[in-house]
Amino acid sequence: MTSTIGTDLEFASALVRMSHLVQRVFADVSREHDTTPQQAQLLCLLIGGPVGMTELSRLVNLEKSSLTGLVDRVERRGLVARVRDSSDRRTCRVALTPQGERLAVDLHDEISGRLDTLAEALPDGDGERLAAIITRLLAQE
Amino acid sequence: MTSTIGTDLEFASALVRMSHLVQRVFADVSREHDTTPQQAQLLCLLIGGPVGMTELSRLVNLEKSSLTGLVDRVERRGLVARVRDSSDRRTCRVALTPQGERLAVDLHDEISGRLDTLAEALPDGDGERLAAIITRLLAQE
DNA sequence: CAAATTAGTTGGTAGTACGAACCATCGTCA
DNA sequence: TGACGATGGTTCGTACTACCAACTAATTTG
Repeated sequence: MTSTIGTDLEFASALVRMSHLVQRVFADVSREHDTTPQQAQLLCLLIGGPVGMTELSRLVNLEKSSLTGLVDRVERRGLVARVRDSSDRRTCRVALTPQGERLAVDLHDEISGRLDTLAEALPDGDGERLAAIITRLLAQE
Repeated sequence: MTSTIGTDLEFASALVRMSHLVQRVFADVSREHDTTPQQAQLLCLLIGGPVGMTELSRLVNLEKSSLTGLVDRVERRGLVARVRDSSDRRTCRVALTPQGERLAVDLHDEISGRLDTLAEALPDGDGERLAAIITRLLAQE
């Protein structure tokens, strides 16, 4: 069928291994920047702008109580700050500090870079095709 | 430059979100079977047969010392056993117990099932195409 | 205004992960 | 044969991750 040396992985298996690969890139890059994958993920999510705790916990798929600790640790490192909102005094939006912003962008660029490098080695058009299919896949959510 | 036509995600972004999706499936299914994603991953890896600690640590991308603890916990639950080898008394191969085997297969089937379900909703041939591209991607390792 | 809801934190417990130091065994080679 | 380096795993100490139940404070609703 397809001209790979062996046989193609089954669909589920392919997805799992791919995920494993992405996780490893995350782990490697995080470590090189002296942080953890979880903290890196958090920082990258905040690049788009401050986010509230509840919304954040949905984005990273964590219980709110788990998130509190994660944000605590990242805040202790001076990478984010809890910004209180005057309109609703319960909420606090988590925002990157300048230092956190730099780190977040570095992490994001490095991770994207490594993944894109993988795409470059693919046959022409495969990268776009892959992204397109995944986009359709995620649309089912 | 990379003209992501319409709403297609960029390559790296697509991979990261895909990974996130897989992780969530793993987390959900693991929880439903009263275990953790890490332990589930370990169990599934052992379906093919017993594996030594060093080889295992390579497969799950963990330090050997971390793996010792993980195997300890899974062994305490009676799901695996450390089988000592007579030819080399240093090594121990980690093997599934009957109970562990059942759980491992259940986890594997359920996870594969959910991921395959996603594929079914895709346009014809997209699933195979995705698996094929990922297979090529992983071949670069 | 009281009751129900929402946003986030606290405290307790178990699990995850690392590095450095360590023990035992194996293979080698002098 | 016996010292020695390499290999396979474990132990220890530390920090982080993650959950649940219970909680406080502020908001919304009846």
